[in-house]
Amino acid sequence: MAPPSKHRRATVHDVAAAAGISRGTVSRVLNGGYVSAEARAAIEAAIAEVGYVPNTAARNLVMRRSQAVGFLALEPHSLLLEDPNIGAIMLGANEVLSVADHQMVNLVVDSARDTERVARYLSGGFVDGAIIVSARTHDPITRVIAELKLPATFVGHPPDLHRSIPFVGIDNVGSARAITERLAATGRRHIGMIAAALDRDSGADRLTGFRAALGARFDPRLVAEVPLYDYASGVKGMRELLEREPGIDGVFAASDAVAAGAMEVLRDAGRGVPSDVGIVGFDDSSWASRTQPALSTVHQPAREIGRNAAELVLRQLRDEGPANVLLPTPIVWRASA
Amino acid sequence: MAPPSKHRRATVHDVAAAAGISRGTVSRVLNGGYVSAEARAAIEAAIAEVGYVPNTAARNLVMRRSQAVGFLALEPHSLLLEDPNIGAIMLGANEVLSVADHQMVNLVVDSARDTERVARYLSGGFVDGAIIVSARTHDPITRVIAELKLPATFVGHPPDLHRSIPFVGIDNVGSARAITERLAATGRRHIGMIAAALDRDSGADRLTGFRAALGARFDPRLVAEVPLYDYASGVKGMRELLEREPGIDGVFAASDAVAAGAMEVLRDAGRGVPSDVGIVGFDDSSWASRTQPALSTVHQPAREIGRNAAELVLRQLRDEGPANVLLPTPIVWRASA
DNA sequence: TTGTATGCGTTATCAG
DNA sequence: CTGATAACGCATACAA
Repeated sequence: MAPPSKHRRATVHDVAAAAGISRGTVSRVLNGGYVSAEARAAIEAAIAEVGYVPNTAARNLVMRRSQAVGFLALEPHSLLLEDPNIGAIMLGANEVLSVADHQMVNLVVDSARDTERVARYLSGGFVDGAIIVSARTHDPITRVIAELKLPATFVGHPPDLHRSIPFVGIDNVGSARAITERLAATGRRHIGMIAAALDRDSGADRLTGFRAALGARFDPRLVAEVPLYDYASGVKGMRELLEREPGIDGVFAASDAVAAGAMEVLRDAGRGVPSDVGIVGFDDSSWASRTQPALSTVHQPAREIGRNAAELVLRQLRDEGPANVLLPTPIVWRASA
Repeated sequence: MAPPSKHRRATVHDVAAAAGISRGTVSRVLNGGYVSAEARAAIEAAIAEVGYVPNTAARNLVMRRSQAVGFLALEPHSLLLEDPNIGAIMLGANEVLSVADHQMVNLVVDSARDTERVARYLSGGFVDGAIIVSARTHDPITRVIAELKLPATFVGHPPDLHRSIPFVGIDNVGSARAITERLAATGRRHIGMIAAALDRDSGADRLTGFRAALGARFDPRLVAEVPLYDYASGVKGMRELLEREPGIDGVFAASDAVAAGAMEVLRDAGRGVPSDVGIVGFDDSSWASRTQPALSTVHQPAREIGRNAAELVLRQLRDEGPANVLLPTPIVWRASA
């Protein structure tokens, strides 16, 4: 009996041969099954001898499940790098998937080529389910997942097109409204907003909430639209606001990073925070405690969101009916307003 | 001919049946092969009809390659969330893997349970290779990879134990020495260092370079040791330094994030930067341009590192001999020193 | 308890 | 050009 050729990994077949026992029995000791002590001993020795390591991929083919779920963030990459939220969501999801003995595989989609390849990967049987953050309704990946009926969960706003896929998120409208009202209650007269990512539901919703809070006092001239939830956008937006209304004394930034950028501009302009202008953010990310003064903001329970998202795909894997979940977002009042 | 049962996905077999042609021919139209126009048309119609989507996992089993490579960062998670470098490395790696039509799968290892599961995943045939950032020599995952002879690349310092695995990195010693010398050249008398992550090669090497630059003027009292490359550590380290030597007028922070934390402390303490104390960092991350004044630092070509790491595993996949690569790290002199 | 045979969904080989 | 048939590495129902 010739040894396995140089670059071939040992298989069940090999250990069976080495132990002088059938493959079926080998499989039985690997998983749980009735097998005599002697047979078990012989096989375990053989396993060590030939250096056997099971091929999970082959096992999955017959088992028809991969014990893996994909995690993908459909964001511009700059944000993927900067946003601490998505990292926390990821970790939260991994936590629950891990105890359920599922492998979380993180897929980055950063180009059209990526999109196509990831779609293939998702439909190729490598994952049992998927968690998608920041889905856009017309995203090809979202479409593929829906068509495949792959168990999935959206985090963020529910894309209207795919009612069948549950989501976990927060009430962006309500939260934005609440913190804006809180800001207004400090007696500010000219409250503006740096509205980011209006092409995304979260961004649009936050603006909606802001507008609702101000009611008749809402002044469209006082909202600066910026593309991303990041620091640079905050700088840009605050400059714009200051130029349009030098008397501005309150601002709601669409994210903490945006707020941090805005505060930088205010400091350069010699405005005191919160003495001259009160500012509030959104996310309660690490940015919030890093600013000077510390930022008042909306707490976004990122880790919990991740956990719930994972839980939701596991439910579907167990054929339990999925249910959407909306997590609470307490206001964290610090010193910036 | 009964339709495939409710929750079974259509297979090659099904489309063959639907088209009234053999499976072999179906496979040929899927991949490239000689097949008549009529047969092709019939099969394509059948594919659409039954909603066939290829099972890549099954294909990989017979092909003996997964067209996927794992990417794992063995970092404390706080860092994974904060360090923009690793994100950039990831994106760089994905770039080259993507054009090579390989799927990059990001694995997070965040607990002992994760470690074991990821090791199984890696050895289970799900990936053809792996990129490991911040490997520690005694990490179980590193060991598994070495034993499996899985084509891999380390990014960072080469773990001495596994000479067979190539690495891509930068010259931490040289870079640290260079920027410290540059700082000293501005006439500073009492130069300290906030040394982070000394348990990692990069951290230890930066301290070595710092020491080398100062030579006889090196004063061990002026190095504050902190655990991580993050903002909070910078705060802690700078406080320590200020207490030990109020006359300190220069500091080399082990990373930009650390430098940012340190600058915060200096500002609170009423010290001018760079008038009273000059400060330099490491990484040239987004932190560097965000500080006030902008940070002088060592540019770390994160994206290039990622690209090279990917290239290195692809080389091994093609059976080309691997070669380590050390990337240049230009000094970027801004306003903080 | 153990061995045998069959199937998971593809690709590949080799006659027709 | 096309159709059987044999792998790929593993699990499992069934028979022994």
